[in-house]
Amino acid sequence: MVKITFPDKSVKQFPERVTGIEIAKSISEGLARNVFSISVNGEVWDLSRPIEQDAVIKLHTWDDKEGRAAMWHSSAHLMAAAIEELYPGTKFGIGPDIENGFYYDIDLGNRTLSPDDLPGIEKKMQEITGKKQPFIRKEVPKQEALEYYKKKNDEYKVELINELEDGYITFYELGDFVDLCRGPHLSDVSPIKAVKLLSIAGAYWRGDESRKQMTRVYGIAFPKKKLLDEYLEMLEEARKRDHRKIGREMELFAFSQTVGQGLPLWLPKGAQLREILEKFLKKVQLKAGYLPVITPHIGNKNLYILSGHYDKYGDDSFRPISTPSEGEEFFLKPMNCPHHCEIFKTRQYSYKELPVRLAEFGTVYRYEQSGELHGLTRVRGFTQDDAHIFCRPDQLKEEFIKVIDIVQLVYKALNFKDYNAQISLHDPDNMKDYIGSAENWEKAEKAIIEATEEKGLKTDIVTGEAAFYGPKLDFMVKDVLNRNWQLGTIQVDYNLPERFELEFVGSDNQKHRPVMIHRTPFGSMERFVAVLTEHCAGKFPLWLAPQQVIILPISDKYQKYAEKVLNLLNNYEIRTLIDNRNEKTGKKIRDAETRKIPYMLIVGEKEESNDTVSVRKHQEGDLGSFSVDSFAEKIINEVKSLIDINNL
RNA sequence: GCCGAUGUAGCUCAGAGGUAGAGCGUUUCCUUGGUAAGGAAGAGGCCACGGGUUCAAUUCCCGUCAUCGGCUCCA
Repeated sequence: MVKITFPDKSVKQFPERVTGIEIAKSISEGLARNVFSISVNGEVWDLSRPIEQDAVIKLHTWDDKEGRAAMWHSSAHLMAAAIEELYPGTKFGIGPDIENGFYYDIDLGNRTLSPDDLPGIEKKMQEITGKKQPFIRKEVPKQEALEYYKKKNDEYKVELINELEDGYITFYELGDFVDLCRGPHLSDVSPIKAVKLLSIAGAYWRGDESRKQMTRVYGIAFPKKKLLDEYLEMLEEARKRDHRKIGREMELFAFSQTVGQGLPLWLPKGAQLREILEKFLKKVQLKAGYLPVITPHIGNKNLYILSGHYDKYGDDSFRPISTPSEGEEFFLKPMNCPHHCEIFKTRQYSYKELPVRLAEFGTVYRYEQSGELHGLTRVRGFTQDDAHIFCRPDQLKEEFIKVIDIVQLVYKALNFKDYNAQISLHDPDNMKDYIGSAENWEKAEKAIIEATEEKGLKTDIVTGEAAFYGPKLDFMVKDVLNRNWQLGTIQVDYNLPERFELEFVGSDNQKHRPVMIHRTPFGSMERFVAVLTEHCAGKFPLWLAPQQVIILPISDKYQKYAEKVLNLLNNYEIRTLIDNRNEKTGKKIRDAETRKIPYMLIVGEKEESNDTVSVRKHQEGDLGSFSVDSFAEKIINEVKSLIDINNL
């Protein structure tokens, strides 16, 4: 007998070599039908694998990450089986489950796959699921596995097997389709009730640009048709919130082929929105002791040779600009820090004066590969809400905490609740890739980790992801399509102070080297506005809405009165427009609703004679009659309740 | 940059080897209206750009550019 401990700590006895599915059945048949995998002492297993010793277990259903992973991983095999049947001779790379579904990288030889082929593959997959074929786990000696794939001419699998250490390789069989795989899998394919193949893309073998590009097929699967329908609806909703679409509809920004790709043009309404955000952050930063500075858009090549960026990125940046007679070379600035270092150097600082926090909304230009450009989230010219903090090493942690405070305040004001802080640390085995001493790195990383702990941030720690000059903390936010975007970032830099020979005078009257922190709470105005737009689906909070109020006269007889109301609201600095088109009120309301304008003021005979406005709120409807002053007061109070700039 | 797809009016999209269409928007006129679409008429297109095949190309083929989905990259 073996002792099986359940998640609720209860313990039951089972015969030796009991399997997950048998345990599930002992609880109920219904559970057994819905369980997809099992954790045995923390390791995820197939349901059919015998448990030989006492174990702590957890059964995974669709509601668990591990359950979904088993379903999707099995679906990837199922898809591969279908593809092999339809396109014999296809070679297979890897086919894992991912956050939302699965993919398989395949090599079809000379054949190409088009989206029109996907329904055929889906159909074949359904045929196979109808047969209720089981997944059979097999252990095969490495040599035998190699021979199998060599005979199949599948160099990808051969490469994978060669890298495995184990003498025995696990395989899974699904009908005639055999695949190298660690597992775990569903017991059989029947729980895969609904499948949708979503897209085809190219992907380099093993993510290496220099190697062969394979065809990657993405898909997703569900245990119920209804869940698939819901998922497809969610994708549709996400498309509606896409900032590129909303940006065009709401006239926030545009691109012009004539100006150049990846170079956003901020339209009046978008510029309005961005300016409010900038003013807001400037105010916060002023209170937090930042000193605004302004630097030019270009810098001499020598500046970047000094900073080290020329060496590292010179070949991948925009070509230099040169002066006609002297032949001096300038670069568009790809970051603001070298300029700020030079500002720091204009005078001498005492240790008592640190930290010095230089802030600038600096526009920078970076050459991004054409395939990388994406709406406002990935562009070639953008404005960072940048600042560089020059501090003493002993101030590092405290400064980190202060920056985190600002970031949290900003995100809270904009209603971002779901973000993650990613701490990127150096890889201690590859010290040669980094600048600075191991001791400094460890100190800085400790300061970051402690700061995040004190602020109670949700964090992911990734080793080896640090920049070459220092560890960093990135704030990651997901867009509507579940793509992760880095917004704010806080980075420690030991490199630039060294290269620029920055110094301050210590209490010992000796020169010391400051530490530098790069930080931007928004990241870039472009990316932030993009993510914010998707976050609120274009329904910006009242204080940010480019257009806060629209006045809708019932007919042009009330045009004069509408103008009077407009002037009164303008005095309160409430952003107001009049819709004086020759249209019926219903039409004007409908249009104002689709334009997502927070408040509509309907004015006609009644309002004119009483000196009032009829207020209608976006998506909520009629709020009744207000005097213009009391309406203005309502708006001002509402903005204050959302964000009180004077009280930050 | 790489793989694949796409490119027709301001926007969303239909179309076909014989010189182009809808809805929304826009303009003008009629209508002067009360909480999500009043009516009529008009304007608007080098069918992304450059080559080729053809009597004829916006349509077929090739190339370029841009956009989209990924991959790689991201100071």
